Amino acid sequence: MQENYIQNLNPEQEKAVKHIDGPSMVIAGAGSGKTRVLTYKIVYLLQNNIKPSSILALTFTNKASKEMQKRIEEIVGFNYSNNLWMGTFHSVFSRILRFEANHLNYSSNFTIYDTEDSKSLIRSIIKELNLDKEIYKVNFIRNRISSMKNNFITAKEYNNKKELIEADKIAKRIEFGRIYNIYNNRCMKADAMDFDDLLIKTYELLSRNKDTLLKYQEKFKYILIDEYQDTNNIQYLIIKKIAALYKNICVVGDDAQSIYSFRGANIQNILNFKLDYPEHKIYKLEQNYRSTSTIVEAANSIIKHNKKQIKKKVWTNNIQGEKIIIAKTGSDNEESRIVAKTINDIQLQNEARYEEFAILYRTNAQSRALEEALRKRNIAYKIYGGLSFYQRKEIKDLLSYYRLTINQKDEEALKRIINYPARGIGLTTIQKLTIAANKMNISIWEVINNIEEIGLTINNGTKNKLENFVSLINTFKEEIEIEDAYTIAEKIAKKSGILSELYNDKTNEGINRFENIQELLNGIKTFTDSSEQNNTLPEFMKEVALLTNEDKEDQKTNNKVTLMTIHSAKGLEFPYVFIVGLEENLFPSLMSKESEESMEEERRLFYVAITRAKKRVFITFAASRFKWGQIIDCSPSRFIREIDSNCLEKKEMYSKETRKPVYSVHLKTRDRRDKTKQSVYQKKLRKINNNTINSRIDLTKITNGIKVKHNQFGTGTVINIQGEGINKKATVFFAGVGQKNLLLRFAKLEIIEK
DNA sequence: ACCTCAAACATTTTT
DNA sequence: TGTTTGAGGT
Repeated sequence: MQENYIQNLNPEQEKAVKHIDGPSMVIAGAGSGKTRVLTYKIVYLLQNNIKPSSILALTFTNKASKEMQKRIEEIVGFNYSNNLWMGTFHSVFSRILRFEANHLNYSSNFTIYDTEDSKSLIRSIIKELNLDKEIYKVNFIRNRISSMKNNFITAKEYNNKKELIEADKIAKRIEFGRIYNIYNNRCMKADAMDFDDLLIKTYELLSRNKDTLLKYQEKFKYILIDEYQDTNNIQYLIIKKIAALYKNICVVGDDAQSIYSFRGANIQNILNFKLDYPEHKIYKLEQNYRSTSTIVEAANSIIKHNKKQIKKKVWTNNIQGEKIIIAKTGSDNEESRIVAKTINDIQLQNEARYEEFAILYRTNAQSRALEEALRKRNIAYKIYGGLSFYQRKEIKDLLSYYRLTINQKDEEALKRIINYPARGIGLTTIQKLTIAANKMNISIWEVINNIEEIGLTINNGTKNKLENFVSLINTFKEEIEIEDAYTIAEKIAKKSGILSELYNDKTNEGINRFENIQELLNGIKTFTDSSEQNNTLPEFMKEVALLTNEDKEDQKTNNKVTLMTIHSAKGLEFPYVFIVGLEENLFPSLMSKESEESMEEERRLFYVAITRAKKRVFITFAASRFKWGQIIDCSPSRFIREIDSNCLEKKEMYSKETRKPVYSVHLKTRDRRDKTKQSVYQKKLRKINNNTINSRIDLTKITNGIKVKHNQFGTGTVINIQGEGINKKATVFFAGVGQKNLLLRFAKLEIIEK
């Protein structure tokens, strides 16, 4: 074990590291060595003879936890680092839930439904109930269920909350409560949990079983939490419970980098921390070691525009560096070409490697033009986010075979593969099976196994096909606990017919899919070889649902330009950073204009983007941009004006090429669409561009206590008014949504009663 | 039961 | 623009 690592710390960092007894909070500005403090703190604990297994360290992404584990391992060795309880909230809690499954009416091999599975289940429920899918939109229903769960409103409680039912009534979604209830029952029946369940069920487990709670309170004597500003309400409550005994809890975060409120993250948790642990100590890390002083100053000048923030002054001793370049370009394609050219130039002049560059954008859809421009210049790049490897169709298909073999109740897996590859079991048959399963409250698998007893009318041919399918899965089942993961995984890939189905598809996509399957099998092989005792397929599958693209490191060549959303860039750093698409309605996003709060979150997002850079920042915006096959005129983002002009150098960059006219094959349909119904987006856009005053209602009529209706949040009560004239703002409490600050000139509020 | 094509849909961010 | 879904034909 190395002893001298503490020398690498400044006095404040050292104090934070050595504070191990009692609660502490580290407010860490961007680039101030936050990860270093966390890492060394864990090392320090281990050196003070704390057992690794009694340290719980929670991170925001798997990647962050892996990185930290690696750094700790380098200092203390694998035997110590391996026994730490380190990971994301979801992965650590799923471990606990599997261990304690018997307390919850779940088996320890329960399935984790990802977002796709949840949506597919909701889609079936809506269909079974014969509801109008225009009113009951799958995405909306899933989001609403998720937000209910994150606010601790069970399906039962929903039925007691008049405001919620009222809100759904107004939106003509009277059956929401029923869908919510059925959804929960179906998950339970399938021995499956969705992402939110992993948190909720953990909380339930700890609330209902005193012994279990005590066990984990005793176990986790030391708790550390990274990115605390992005924890949500349930996560906060679970941690509060576990930490209640020893109160050795250390949270690390930066309120200026809170960018996940759409997922329920709550900055309030930072304030609550002070109230919950009055004996706490706060350490502020304000020296930035990452960026040039120009970048630090620019970042400070932006975040200054936010009203809500904890006071701190980030500063640096680093050199001034070069100014931030802001480039105005003609179109999105031109923007991409200029970014690619600039990367090329810098790479040649400064002998920089491609891996030193990152291109950051607000939405995933922006990557397409950039990819094209990079490809044209033969610049190697890797792209994060978008469709995850594990979400690809062929991967999910094969994984569904594994899932069903492990858990026959897994309805979504069964539906996915019962007729893939095609074996002549059609929709009609599946419908009959589903109806019977719902009626008798058993799984589809059980129905198939008891067709005779149930008395279903299915012809003998189909019956035969069903029997073959069942015995196929049963043969896999016999071996899955005995064989190692790779052996059985490969066997299933072959015998299910997936491998040959894809092998025979000689189209480009087919070849690609075949290769992806090979890659998955290779991954399983690595898993099998690296873990000698617990190397069964069920063990492998426990991790898979929580993995994302970022966890699948591409080992081939690492010298590539990185493309990602700003959200996924959190916690990373690059010498050269390009931030593209700085246009009103894109960044800040159109959706964020309804309230001051979401506008401030967009601004924090911009702050995060700039502070990723070590040496240089390039910002670009375009005068026009392709969106849904149409060209949209854009104006520069307000954030550009907010940067201190001393840090900036402005450029206009037009290449000679103008946009080629686009001739559409589907001219007819587009014509009609343009004339008849304008897209919602267009309408919104026009509204914001044209009017500065909300014309629908008289703003003076909105006062304290008045009831209003909002088309997204439902009904709510005005609890506070600020400002005057066109800057008048209202704080409104919406049932089931919470408090929102709305700028009245934008928010389309209707007055319901006085 | 399966295949094909045109219409409809979608764009905020993700464990 | 690119992807998904559903109707209608075989």
